[in-house]
Amino acid sequence: MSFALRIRNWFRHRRAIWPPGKGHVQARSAITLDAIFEATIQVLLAEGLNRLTTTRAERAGVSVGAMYQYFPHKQALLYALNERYLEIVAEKVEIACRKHHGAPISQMVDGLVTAYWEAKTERSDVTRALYRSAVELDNDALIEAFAHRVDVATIAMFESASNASYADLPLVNTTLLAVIFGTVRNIFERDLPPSLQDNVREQLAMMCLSYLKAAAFKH
Amino acid sequence: MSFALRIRNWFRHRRAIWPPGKGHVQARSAITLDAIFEATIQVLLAEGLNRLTTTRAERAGVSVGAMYQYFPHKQALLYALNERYLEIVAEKVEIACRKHHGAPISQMVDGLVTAYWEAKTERSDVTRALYRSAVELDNDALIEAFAHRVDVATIAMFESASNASYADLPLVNTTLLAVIFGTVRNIFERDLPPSLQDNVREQLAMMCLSYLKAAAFKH
DNA sequence: ACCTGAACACCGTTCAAGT
DNA sequence: ACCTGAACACCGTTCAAGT
Repeated sequence: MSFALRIRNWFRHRRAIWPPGKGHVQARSAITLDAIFEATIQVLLAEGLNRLTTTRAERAGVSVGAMYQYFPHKQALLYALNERYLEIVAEKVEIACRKHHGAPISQMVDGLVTAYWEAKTERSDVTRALYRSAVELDNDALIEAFAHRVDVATIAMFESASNASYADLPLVNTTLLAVIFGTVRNIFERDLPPSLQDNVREQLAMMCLSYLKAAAFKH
Repeated sequence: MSFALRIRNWFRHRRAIWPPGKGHVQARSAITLDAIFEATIQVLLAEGLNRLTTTRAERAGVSVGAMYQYFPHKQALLYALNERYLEIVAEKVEIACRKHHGAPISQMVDGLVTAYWEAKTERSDVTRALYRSAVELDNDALIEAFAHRVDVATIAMFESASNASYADLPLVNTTLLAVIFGTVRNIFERDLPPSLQDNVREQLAMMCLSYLKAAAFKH
């Protein structure tokens, strides 16, 4: 059974034992959950992944027992944190894709790279911390789900392009996303000086565009 | 003080206390070191990063004390393992770069992508395990050293191109490497089906080439 | 000059008791 | 329906003793 599924079952199990309450009790659990996420990010940023401990969580105001009421183990917490974060990034990319529907491919590529880049750069400390917090088991499933969601959005966008079409759009699109996701991660990992980062980002957009032009049947 | 430097000092400190011996005694330490690396990779592949424990190392025939004679802490072991691995990859890329000296850029790009890809794919289980074992502190320095070494090799290669030259080769080259390194990692992370992997690899080479063509002053 | 493994501090996880 | 924190098992690291 997959990791994501095991966690989902664990939640279901908990709800079966304690069916959801109402009003302030319900609110309390949401508050605790937010507090856990908040404390986790704080510790992650200030101390790093291997100093993310129960002791430090307690110092940050979250008791051990409370944590284990929401997550079956530490990995599940990190998994949920990544899921939450990727959700936000995916949504921003989807919005950008919808915005450029029917546009020429040059605008699409630019919009896509910009949206993804900005979603990652907005809180670059969090982005870097989460890149490093990669869950051991089933991290693949998380990445896969994210990649698929973005894939659907960008395919729909490129299909609507006013000035190009493709013999094998799925392949072209998969390549394009692998390149964008991968390159952005690489830049974060290398911690290049900001001005160079911007230049590389610009070159990346140019590179994607020249690829899309080379691979297209032009209209 | 950087992590790499601290480790180097630690080694120096040890040698000061026990200056290097000769013959079979010297050989013994080399054998132990290899045994440690071997055991580490075995456990990493079989059990994963967070089950890489001293207990399991002992079961694999390496005593705790022996490990701490060679590495000041667990992170240092993983650091050394990554360093060793990147050393091999860098050398393969350098060889490929020398081989395509003076060739047309299409052959250069193809040779570069192929060399890097094959170096990573040769033991894809090890590659994936090491991607995940990223050291907390100073992993950047490791990646940076590797990137710089490859950078020097590829710049030298592209400068010798028979059919193109560039206004800003350092930027073009940095972009190209970020794209290749990043995309390959992304493909490993996503664990795409092998046939699709090959297709993406092919598209990647094509993409790099179309970028280099677009960015060049042609001869 | 190097290896062994018991000892210790700390971390992940559980669970009885509380509200 | 949710929270607390002491208790326990296990892991990273040290160090006295061995060869």
